[in-house]
Amino acid sequence: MEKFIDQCEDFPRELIRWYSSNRRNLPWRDTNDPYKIWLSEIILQQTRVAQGMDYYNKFVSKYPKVNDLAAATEEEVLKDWQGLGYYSRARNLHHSAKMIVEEHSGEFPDEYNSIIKLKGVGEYTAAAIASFAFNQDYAVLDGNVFRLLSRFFGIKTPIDSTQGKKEFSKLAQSLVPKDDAATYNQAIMEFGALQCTPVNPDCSSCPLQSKCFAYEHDIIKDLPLKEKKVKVQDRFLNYLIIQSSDQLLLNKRTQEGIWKNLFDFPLIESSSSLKYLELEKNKDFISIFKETDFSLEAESDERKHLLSHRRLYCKFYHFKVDEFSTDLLSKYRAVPVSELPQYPVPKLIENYLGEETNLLSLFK
DNA sequence: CAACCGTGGAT
DNA sequence: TATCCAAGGTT
Repeated sequence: MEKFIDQCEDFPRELIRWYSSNRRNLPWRDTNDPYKIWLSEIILQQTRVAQGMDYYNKFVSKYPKVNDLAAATEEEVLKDWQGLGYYSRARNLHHSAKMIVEEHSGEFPDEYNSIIKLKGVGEYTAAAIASFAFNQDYAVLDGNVFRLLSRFFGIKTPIDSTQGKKEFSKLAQSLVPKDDAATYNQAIMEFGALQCTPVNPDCSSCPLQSKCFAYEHDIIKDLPLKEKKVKVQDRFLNYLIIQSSDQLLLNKRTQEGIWKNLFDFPLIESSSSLKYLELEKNKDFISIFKETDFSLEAESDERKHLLSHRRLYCKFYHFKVDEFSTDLLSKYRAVPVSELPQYPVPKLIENYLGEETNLLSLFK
């Protein structure tokens, strides 16, 4: 790190100075409660402040203490998390709340090495909690910090490589001012979020401009470097909404993977977009309706739903049956339409159910 | 350790 | 419309 010494000199102080006059007032900055800081950090993982704000307020008000969260059911917590995505965060949050109650007597762990043992808490989040709540000297290394360090010091090691993690981590830690990690960590992240943004950073007003390597060499837009890029796969989902009188069948997604422990409908996945006449020949379709008279009531257009790593093409089919077979009831849960809103569902399902015209056939 | 895990805003 | 990617973590 010797080659950076000249640049390092005023770096932390400059950031803290900038922070003192440019910081946003965010609710999780008004507290030293490690529980609330933890909540905010989990919510904000890979999530913008604007998107997470309402969820943070809801969780703090509904679950003011860690015991309240631990006392809830996972299903309730998932329902509260609905729409925020990355649902393992909610499952881990709930799991860790119970850990804290059972293994720490409800007292939030106050040391980095204990904090990082919580499920869903990795190096970044442990450093954030340890520094914000307990002012311990751990450097946070998130996307903002990677970007700022990469540009300011001109580091071209890919930030998503093992080497990059080591290199940036060492540099980040060397920059943390002793006894002021809390303020400094907030400052460097806020600077990345507001000033040194991924696209169109405001270099013209940047207090670090004169010492910024990337600005000097006009490579701001090239840094930070990443080596991996996600390939997006297409998936084709055919949802069967099967109704008997005022009830329909829900599927709890208990398997590992996307939307685990959320609910959706009986699902037939296909390798391409299917017409109904093709769907009808599908082995799983036949298996679902064997020995059951059914009638197709309605069919949606194909709807596209985008995930970070998938393009989903979804169709919904409404069916009516006289009664659910015991076979169906062993695989699915019969739920009165009126009770649908209490089940946690993926955004895709929430969107569909939210369009009332899609529900008309359920009441015919 | 590469792949997986959501959603929404910006460009 | 397509792509990027945001206060990452787990397997």
